[in-house]
Amino acid sequence: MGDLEYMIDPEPIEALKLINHRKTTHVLLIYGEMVASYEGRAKSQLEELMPRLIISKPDGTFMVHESSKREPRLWNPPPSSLYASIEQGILTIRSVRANPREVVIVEVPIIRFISALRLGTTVNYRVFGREEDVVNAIVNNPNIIEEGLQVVAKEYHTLVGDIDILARDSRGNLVVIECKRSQAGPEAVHQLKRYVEHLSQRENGTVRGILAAPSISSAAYHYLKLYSLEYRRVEPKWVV
Amino acid sequence: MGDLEYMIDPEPIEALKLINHRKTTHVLLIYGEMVASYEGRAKSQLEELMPRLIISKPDGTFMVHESSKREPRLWNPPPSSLYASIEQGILTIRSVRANPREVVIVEVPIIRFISALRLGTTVNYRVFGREEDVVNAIVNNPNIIEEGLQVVAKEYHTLVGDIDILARDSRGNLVVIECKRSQAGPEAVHQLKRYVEHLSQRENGTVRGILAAPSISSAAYHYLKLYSLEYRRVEPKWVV
DNA sequence: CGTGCCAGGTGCCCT
DNA sequence: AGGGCACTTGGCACG
Repeated sequence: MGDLEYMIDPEPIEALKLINHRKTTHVLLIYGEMVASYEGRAKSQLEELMPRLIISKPDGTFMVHESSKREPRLWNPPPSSLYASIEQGILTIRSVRANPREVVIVEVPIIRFISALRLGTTVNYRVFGREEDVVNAIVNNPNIIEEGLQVVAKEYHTLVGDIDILARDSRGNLVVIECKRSQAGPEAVHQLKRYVEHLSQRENGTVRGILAAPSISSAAYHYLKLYSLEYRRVEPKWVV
Repeated sequence: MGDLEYMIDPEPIEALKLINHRKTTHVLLIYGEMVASYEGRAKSQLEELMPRLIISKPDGTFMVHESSKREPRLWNPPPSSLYASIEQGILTIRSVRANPREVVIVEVPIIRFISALRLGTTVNYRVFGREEDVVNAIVNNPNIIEEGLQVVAKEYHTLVGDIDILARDSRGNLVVIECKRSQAGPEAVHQLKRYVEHLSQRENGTVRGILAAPSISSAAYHYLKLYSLEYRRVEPKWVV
């Protein structure tokens, strides 16, 4: 099983061979001292030579990690292409993304370790507790929000955006429900306000707006009251 | 220099020792067949045993990577704490985040490879071409936007949000400029509209709104025209 | 520490 | 392909 190849302190030419042989099938790990640069949507440079970790995936994912943070310091998202070469005796790796054009170049004068691994991919992966789950729970049981609520539509498309849930209350008023899986901020309230204003133009009678979220920030609550909108606490966990 | 330790097909107990010895100082790589679960803000599970790659950083970053995508399949952001143990002979790793409480548990019945690395951290890291750079470029040379424009304020704070740049045109009209470093979407237009409406309440005379971005989506442009706002193309590259 | 908001956001699904 | 939008968004600067 060629699912784990590695070299310690390899010669650049040996590392190069491994990279070119495995880059489209394996995940490559390269540990060594390196400098790097990025240019594309923005631009930055890692001029200081220091130990870093390169991770390259067969789908074109390319990352340069440092000792902290979840985010790579430099990267190219998939799909990107990997080109390795030896220039003046130094292993040089180029990751090129086509659209938008973005290039990451890494020079690795000191290669401490290189490895090629085979990783799997989980199929049918599912995260529970997303916004969609909250929406579905409310559609299945509108009483979570309010007694006597009748759902009219889900993902109702309007000119100013998509309304999560459109409903009518027991008195026949149109109700716009905007769902958030985590704390609602000002943007959520403004979103809701847009929907309500839009529907009010062609609806005779009150259009209510309800923000359904596990919590709401103080500023968001301020706007909410200002615009005469409503808030209902909905825990995504209740849904799962 | 203890900057690279590794073991191939280690016994669980040996892997455990390395983890506990190095988890607060080194980046740990663990390659093997594993199952995993996550519960916290949301919830998910990797029930199928397959080869994956664990990356743990000394700041508490914890990631489980699969063969594709830039994003880890499961993770805990820093700061989180790592606890390793052997349960029924199986290496078991727990990453616990305190606030919000989130737990990732990984069981690794087959450990193919484990390594402890020392990585560096770039100081004074700087990305060029951020929104702030665009704002500064306009402040330094308002003619980019329009002849005769006079900047009144940068980051002008209002009740409905922060205005990137407040200015007056050659005819004395107040001008709100909203900057984006990449393509502007509908939200940017609605943001701008809010600012203009807000300022119009206490300003006698026209308040203009200008969206400054490298491009604008079709829907956003539609709203822009609808609200009588303006668009100026500004390339972040011109700035760098 | 909460809150707000940008990001080289990334990823997903829709047209 | 391009747009619109959620995300366990992450990360940072600011009150």
